[in-house]
Amino acid sequence: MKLEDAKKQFIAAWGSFGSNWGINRTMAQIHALLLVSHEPLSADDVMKQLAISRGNVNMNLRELIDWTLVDRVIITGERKEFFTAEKDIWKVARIIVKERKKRELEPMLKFLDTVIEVDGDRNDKANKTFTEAISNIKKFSLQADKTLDTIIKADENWFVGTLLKLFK
Amino acid sequence: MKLEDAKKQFIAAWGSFGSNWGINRTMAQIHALLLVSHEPLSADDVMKQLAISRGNVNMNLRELIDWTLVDRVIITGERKEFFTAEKDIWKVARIIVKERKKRELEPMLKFLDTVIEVDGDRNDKANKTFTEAISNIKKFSLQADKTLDTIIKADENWFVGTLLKLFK
DNA sequence: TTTTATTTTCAATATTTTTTGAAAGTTTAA
DNA sequence: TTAAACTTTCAAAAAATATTGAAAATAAAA
Repeated sequence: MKLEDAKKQFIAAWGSFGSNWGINRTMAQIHALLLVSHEPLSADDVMKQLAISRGNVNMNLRELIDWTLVDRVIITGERKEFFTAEKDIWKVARIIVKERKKRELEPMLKFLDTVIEVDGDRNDKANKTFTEAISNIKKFSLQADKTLDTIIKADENWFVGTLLKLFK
Repeated sequence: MKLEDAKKQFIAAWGSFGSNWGINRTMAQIHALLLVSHEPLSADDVMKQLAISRGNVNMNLRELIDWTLVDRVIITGERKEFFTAEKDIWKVARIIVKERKKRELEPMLKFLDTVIEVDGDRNDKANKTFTEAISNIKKFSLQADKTLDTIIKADENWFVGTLLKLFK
């Protein structure tokens, strides 16, 4: 396969993959493009290569920077800004885990506390079912929170080495 | 807080939470409703409690059954079908992991193989960046695939006991 | 059988999300 | 300063996704 075709296909695939992961299609495509580019790209480069508007590029690049998946790069002699993506896929995974934990799991944990105490008879069946469900979800979420923290802190070697030996 | 209010809030929260997880809002809300109901509900019950149409309830219940998050229940003397949700949150998590692995990770792995070989000079910088990116993603995905398999097979005790001790 | 209850389907509609592009804003160089 | 290069914003338009509801299909009861 030709490099350019392979790139295009990869960008399309990463785009639809990303949209399952809280990252919109264009954002994931820009990320993919930068992942497989050997040099930093400008907003104009991204516009041209993905055939999308300037506004769209700008918004999604900002979002990628916000997620810390993409960095601005200064190139001496150039007036434009350039952008480059984190290439280490383990780091990428850890960043995504971290961001999603912050955006989803942590708010959920806070919410569960507000809803765990309900009025009325503690032994009423309806009450009990609800309280138990919430408390189990809370336990699970706390567990997940801790585990994810460890994964976020871990480095590749730790993960492959220790965890995987255990899993085999 | 009153039980009914707490339920409503939980259903809303689970709905928006779920939509980050490849499960659409209504599907997640139906799941939430069944999670906190102490007895199986009929399609009419769900329609009334969530104020959504029959078609919508039917489609999303079918999808939940397809994910194996919800079961049909026969109640003797009743003509209608009733529905109940898996209450064990660890099982729920394992089911979701399993389904998403099947729907997302496995297709990605297949795809990566189709794109890993590119024509031309192996030492060309552009070629190298691309091939390395793909091969790193592949390594990572294989790793994730294995790890997720183990998690899917594991039971709660194994997870909390062995894995967590390790993580602490 | 026929009737009635219930479930399923799906075209039309509504809603949500994404994208565009031009105007406003900002930065740098002359 | 002013002008040119570049970035950001955001209302309007387009695209994608979810929902409705009534008709068709199916299943159970009479």
